[in-house]
Amino acid sequence: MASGASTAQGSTRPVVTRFAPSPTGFLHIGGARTALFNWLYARRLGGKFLLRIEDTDRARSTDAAIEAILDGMRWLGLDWDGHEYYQSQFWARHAEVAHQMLASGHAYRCWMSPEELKAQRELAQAERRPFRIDSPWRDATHEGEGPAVVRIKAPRTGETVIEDEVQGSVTVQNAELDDFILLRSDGTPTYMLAVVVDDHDMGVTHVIRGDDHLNNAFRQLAILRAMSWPEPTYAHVPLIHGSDGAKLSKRHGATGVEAYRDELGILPEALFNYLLRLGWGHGDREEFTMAEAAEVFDLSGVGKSPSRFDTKKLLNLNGHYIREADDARLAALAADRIGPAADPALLTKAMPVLKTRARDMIELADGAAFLFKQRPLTLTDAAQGLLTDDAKALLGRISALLDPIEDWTTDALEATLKAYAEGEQLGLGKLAQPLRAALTGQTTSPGIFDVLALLGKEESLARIDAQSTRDQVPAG
RNA sequence: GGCCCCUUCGUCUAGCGGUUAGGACGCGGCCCUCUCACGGCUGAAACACGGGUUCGAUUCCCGUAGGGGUCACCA
Repeated sequence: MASGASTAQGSTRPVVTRFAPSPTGFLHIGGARTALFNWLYARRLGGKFLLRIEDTDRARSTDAAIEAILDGMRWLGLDWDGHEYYQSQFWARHAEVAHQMLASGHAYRCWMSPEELKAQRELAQAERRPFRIDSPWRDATHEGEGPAVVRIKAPRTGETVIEDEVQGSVTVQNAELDDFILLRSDGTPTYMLAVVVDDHDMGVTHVIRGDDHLNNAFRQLAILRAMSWPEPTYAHVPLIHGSDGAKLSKRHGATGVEAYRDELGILPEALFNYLLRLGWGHGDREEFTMAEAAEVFDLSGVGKSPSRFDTKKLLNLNGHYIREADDARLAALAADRIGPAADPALLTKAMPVLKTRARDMIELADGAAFLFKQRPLTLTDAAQGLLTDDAKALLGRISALLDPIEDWTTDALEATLKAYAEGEQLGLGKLAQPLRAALTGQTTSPGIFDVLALLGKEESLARIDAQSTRDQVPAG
């Protein structure tokens, strides 16, 4: 084979990668990882990472989808070089290439009707042999009637080999390939043509994309060779599967990365790290910042088998990053979820004791909610259950005990309450739990002394008194 | 079904002829402890199967089984 399987690149050619999503939905998890790998590869080699919106299918492309994709990428920190490209802007160029192929005998016009195609397909099925387009126009010398599609005149003998950076050497018999369509009957280009022309024109050197495109690569190579264009290096990354082992799709829950952000409360650095490690390994190392990943990422570390998406692990990672995140940043994020009642300053102050208790921003916001509750608090059933008559009486005594305290700090409160518990021969739990119920309306919260300190003296005593029997006359 | 690809704990992975098969998530236990978490320690848990090659296979080759992808005037 002439140019052969080898996709040898001049090592001096600067690396150019690209992410080419079709704007028919959101930025899916799989797409995000593909973008991530392309981004990483370009950054690692000091190359360029381009973004091209594949809006060839006008009917299914929407502006909202484009915005969602750009938004998702920005959120993940995947910045692209230059402006984004829109495939639909290059239609004239695509058609030009198709006509060049027509002129050079690498393509032909085909007037086959849908009925003829259908008949061929059914015949093949009836004879139980694989279906492959066999157009009578491939070698025709006359013109047909009406609008025609332009088909590639694909090689029918020999084989094509791709040296894939991830999949290794992959061979396909050319007889397996069909004369696919380059230009539709309305003159618009198909994806197969457009992607090759655009990648070439944009100078793309490395095509890193989902495994589902591996078969397409052979067809695209046919165009490349017909045009005598340089062949890019291919890297087909295994797909991400849902927990059931099938290709990830809408039915697996969250659809786009923005859903992970908005509905699951995931931090971008957590999703970044999770996606990075899904299908790629670097020894035993689990944690990478974007900068670190951009230094060590390599295609050889990408596995060949599909991996399953595991929300539990994502959540665990997210919790880890929440604990590492800046308090003011988390406070702002939590405040957005809590609403107008939230006080960012107080949240920031509370964050150190809040963030060890949350794996996502929803849990974080929930955990902080007690700070901003209005009196009288609504107690959960479990909290209400803690407030027995004895407990209420105890709360009354605690209120009296705390009332004179001027130094309303965690340490001072702890010293006072522990001394009291000891004096009363009470376990700290006997005292802390009713207090927690009165102060937060819940049975779980940060440490009780922190809760008191955070709430402040006035609010704390008011909440305690609301649940105590201090001022009530005992019955009888 | 044709073609292509894949196969190490439940999951993500390390391993690139000789290891007590390592790490992480999840799960169990213990410690810490005012609740819930965090944290620390610890336990159970894998080389799909069958043939080769080799002194020796998780590792190399070939089958089998299982899984995935793809077969449009979609991208």
